[in-house]
Amino acid sequence: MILPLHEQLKARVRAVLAERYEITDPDLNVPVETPPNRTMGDLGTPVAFDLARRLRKAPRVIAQEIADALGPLPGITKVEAAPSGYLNVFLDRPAFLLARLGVAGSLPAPTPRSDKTIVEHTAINPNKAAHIGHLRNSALGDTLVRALRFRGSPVEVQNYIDDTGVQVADVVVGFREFEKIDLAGAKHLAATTRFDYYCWDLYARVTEWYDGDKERLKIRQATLHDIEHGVEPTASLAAFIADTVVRAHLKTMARLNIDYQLLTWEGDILRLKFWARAFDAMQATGAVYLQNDGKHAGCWVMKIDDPDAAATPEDDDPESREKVIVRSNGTAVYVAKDMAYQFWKSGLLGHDFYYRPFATRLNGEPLWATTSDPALAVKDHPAFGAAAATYNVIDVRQAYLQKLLKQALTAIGHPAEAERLTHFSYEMVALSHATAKELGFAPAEGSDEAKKPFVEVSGRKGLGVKADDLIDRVIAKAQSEVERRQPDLSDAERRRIAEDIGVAAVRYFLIKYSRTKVIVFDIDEALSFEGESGPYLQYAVVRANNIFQKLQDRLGIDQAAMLAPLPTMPPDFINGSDGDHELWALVLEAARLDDVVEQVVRTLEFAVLAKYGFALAQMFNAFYHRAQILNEERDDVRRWRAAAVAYFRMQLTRMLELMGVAVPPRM
RNA sequence: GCGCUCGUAGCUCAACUGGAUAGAGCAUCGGCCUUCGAAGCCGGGGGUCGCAGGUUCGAGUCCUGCCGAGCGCACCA
Repeated sequence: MILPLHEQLKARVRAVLAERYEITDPDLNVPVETPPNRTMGDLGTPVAFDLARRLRKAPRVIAQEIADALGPLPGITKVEAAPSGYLNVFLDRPAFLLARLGVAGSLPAPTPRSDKTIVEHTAINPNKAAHIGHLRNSALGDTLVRALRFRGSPVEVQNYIDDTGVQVADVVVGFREFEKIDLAGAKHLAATTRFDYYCWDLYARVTEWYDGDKERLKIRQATLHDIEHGVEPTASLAAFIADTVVRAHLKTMARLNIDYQLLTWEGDILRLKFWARAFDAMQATGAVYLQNDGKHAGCWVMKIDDPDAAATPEDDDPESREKVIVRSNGTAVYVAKDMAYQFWKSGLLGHDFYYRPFATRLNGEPLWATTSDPALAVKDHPAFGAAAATYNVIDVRQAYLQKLLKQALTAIGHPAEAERLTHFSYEMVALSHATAKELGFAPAEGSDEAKKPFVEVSGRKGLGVKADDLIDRVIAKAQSEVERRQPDLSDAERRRIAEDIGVAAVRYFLIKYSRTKVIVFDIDEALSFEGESGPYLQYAVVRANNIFQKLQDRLGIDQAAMLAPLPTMPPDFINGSDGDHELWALVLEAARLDDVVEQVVRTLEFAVLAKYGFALAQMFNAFYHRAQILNEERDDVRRWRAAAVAYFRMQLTRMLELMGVAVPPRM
């Protein structure tokens, strides 16, 4: 944990700039970085470069003047102006490490944050099994939740369930038209088959069927109408399908240690007339108005004030500057429901759901769901909604709609809330041609599809890798590796370990790419446990844990006993008096976790977290090979090394928790 | 047509809000299991950072133009 030191250094440098140069701009940045290596320093700032022109002095000279004026700082032993112009500082290494291990000294308590934050992620249409594209959303969303909590923010995780959309309607059509299955039949099916897999295939067949004769789309429209208006028996069948598939999704996500606090159902938003409330607010503030002329005559429209978001291909016509919100027949478009939902999230709707317990969370607490039925409502529930900040985790293809949401908030007079709404956007997952071929989805030679750099995943076509299939394959691979290496363990133990490894492999794979990059999914790459992979990180911690296990087994010494004498031992070894700073480098890198989490939350770039964990594990592995502990005879050296390893394993374990990954006892 | 994103080693990707010598994994070549676990470590080869200008003490990073790829732009959801 290094951020408190950053803050202290920044504050002191600012004070010096004010005293010595009378520079007090509040927005003057004092960036704190980590120099390339430990002989140059532990923290550094290029602040002198910014001031060079202003002060008409060389950066080197300015850095030196600041260094001279800084005075003594707690935890810092030396400040140095590098020839390059950087201002570098050196930390009190023994004090730094021992405080973080709780052996000696103390750390400042972190300042708690109080602003409630809602994170919405997953939101899979409840009409088929989850696939790898959905998994990217959930992995990013869940890691965001964990990162926010790590830094002390209270978070509410929601999963939006579109139970009244066309996708569910399509599967209902399949049940009726192809299978002649009613509600009782569907219940029987759910009890005897993989229901979400069954729906996966059925959905693809329905899509194909529509393509055969466009007249059939009328059946979809009628079905959708019946679902929205609660017309039986369609409504009950649709509700059963959605409920069953949602429960399957929850199971799939639970395998990856992903869960939620609240499921918000679109049907409840409809039945509780959230849109009517939102519409009132939008009319009252002039956010929407009735268009009398042109092609949007008779529609309620919202002005699009961002020229980036032109609504139609024809530019320069006035209609392209407005978005239809309510059609001329009086029905609201899709995004209208999202607006109502967003108003509720931001605490601006003045109306609430009823709530019912739906399932049990991973931690044993109830998972709540919204309901519109007072008979099902449970009074004693946590307060939901009305957050100070919102993150909507949803892929980049929805960027336009998310922009409209933000604009709607501004339009009803709440620019601050709009500012605190973040579209966490990420690119989609596609299949490599090799993997698509392996799955039997090779596009026809010479077709447009075949010329593309990748094959697009499509739930509509049933083209994709199902999440559970992927997880099964990864775990099976891990299982065979564990069986080879751990013959003395029981089957159950090996299974547990294989599951931990599988989760690590899948989750690491899903966050290691920048969110702006399309993941071209390749099955062999996802199944790799070598090099930059989740299991590599786990393996490093397992080895570190083993050292302490062996200390206990062979010598009867636990970690506390090993580290207790360090405050009175010579610090030469951690100080690198012999010119070797490898041990200290490992400690300092391990301490950067809070800095990395801060950066990750600021930029929503979780690849940075993944890379950090990997680099840290790499440093440890190198150290591990060079520096023995059990066989080291010099007592001080042995204990300093043990301290470094103790801190490393603590920090990398925490990093793995941030991506929902556990460390197995062996692997 | 307009907008957003991407283009870095043979392949897949990094490069912290413009900073110190552009780094990893895979692949390839060569070493290391009688020392805390080889899912590992050490080393070699491999780069006009798409192209051309510009801003800056400093550009892979910012600006402009061009080339190539992907996505989005409905009274669909």
